[in-house]
Amino acid sequence: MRLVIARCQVDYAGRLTAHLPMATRLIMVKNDGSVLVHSDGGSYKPLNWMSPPARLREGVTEDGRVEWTVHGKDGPDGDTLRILVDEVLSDSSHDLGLDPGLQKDGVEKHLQELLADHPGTLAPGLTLVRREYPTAIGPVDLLCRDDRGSCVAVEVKRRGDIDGVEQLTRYLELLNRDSTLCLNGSVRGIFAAQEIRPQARVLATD
Amino acid sequence: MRLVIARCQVDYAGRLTAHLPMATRLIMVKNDGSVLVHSDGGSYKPLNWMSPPARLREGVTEDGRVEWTVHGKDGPDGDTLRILVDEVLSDSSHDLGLDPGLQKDGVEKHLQELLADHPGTLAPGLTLVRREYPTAIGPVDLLCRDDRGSCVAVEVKRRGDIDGVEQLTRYLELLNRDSTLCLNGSVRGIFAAQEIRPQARVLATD
DNA sequence: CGTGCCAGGTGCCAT
DNA sequence: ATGGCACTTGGCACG
Repeated sequence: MRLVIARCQVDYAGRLTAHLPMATRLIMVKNDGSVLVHSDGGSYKPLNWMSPPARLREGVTEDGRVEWTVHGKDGPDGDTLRILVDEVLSDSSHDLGLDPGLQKDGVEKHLQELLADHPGTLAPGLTLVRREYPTAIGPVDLLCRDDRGSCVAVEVKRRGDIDGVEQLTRYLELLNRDSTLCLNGSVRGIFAAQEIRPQARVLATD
Repeated sequence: MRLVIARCQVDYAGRLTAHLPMATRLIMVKNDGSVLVHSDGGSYKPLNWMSPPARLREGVTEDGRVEWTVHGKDGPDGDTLRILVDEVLSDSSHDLGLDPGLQKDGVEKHLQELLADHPGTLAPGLTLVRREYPTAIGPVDLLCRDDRGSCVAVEVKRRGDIDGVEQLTRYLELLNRDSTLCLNGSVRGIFAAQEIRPQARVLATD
């Protein structure tokens, strides 16, 4: 990994065009060729960047100024990052080696497993039929059966949003066309989330 | 901005928990206290991070090892990043100053403006009623009227995807309940995108 | 300030 | 490869 602190001006041309006026910034060049331009604030997103695979070429403009050109996977025809380097304040390289990678826990999958083990917490008498029940338009998170034998589709979300309700609605529509599932009345839906936005709740009671 | 290259192990606890085994990485500490942990690959997203405002405290564990603790906006009760620093290979600070900021061009808004100026390109005889027409469930990108006086709702997307079609369907359903808009027949919908995915096309012809 | 929605989204896993 | 979908999504604009 190469770290460069430099006064620079950056221009990106690709799916959109973006321009950064001359200022002092950090330019990070990773081993896979990807380039990140960071300022001293904002969030984790760089001001400008080039995703891997990418290739950096150090050149000089007609009037003798240092210019770095970064091309994306499509080469010179695709996305291009043009960095006009006015003054280099620091330039260092470091061998980091491969990263063993990240281990996550507590995302939706985990929540889904928890609910799969205890479907009764969603509604009394609910039992699990199958997790990730496959349909033509994607898997239903949990397919259950209530105490009267009716099918219940459960959509699990960490954040309950409008599109989550729609996802569930989409499944319900499809499942209700499947006569083998509607034996004991129509398929109901349960929207399970850690946090449900009010708008989503409104739509859900439709 | 402070840049540290170090062998470290990172643990995040917040909305989820995440663990990074011991390895050599870049730790970027920005002026606003935010911390980014980068490996030498992947894309612009850090392996772990803490969003601003944040505060870093350099401490020592019981058994004498160096441990950095980063707390988020909620202080010690909120998100926490724990960095166990095994060996510092490089540690430098740089004054970058304020960044003048990014100028973008060519995203959806631009596309929407273009279509708003030339609604006729969507369908012959189409005229614009209003851009960002407000409804209870969000603004319709473009509300138009065709040559027969019927209302036409237009949803503009850079990439035509399933949820875009659903967004439009949602609007159409709502608009068709509004009798003042259905004077000359029901409200039609047009899905305008630079690129339309086949699945979305299938759903759209429903 | 919440709420909705876009993003050069990125990443993960399925067919 | 392509599609569907979550994400510590982040970020912005508007009511």
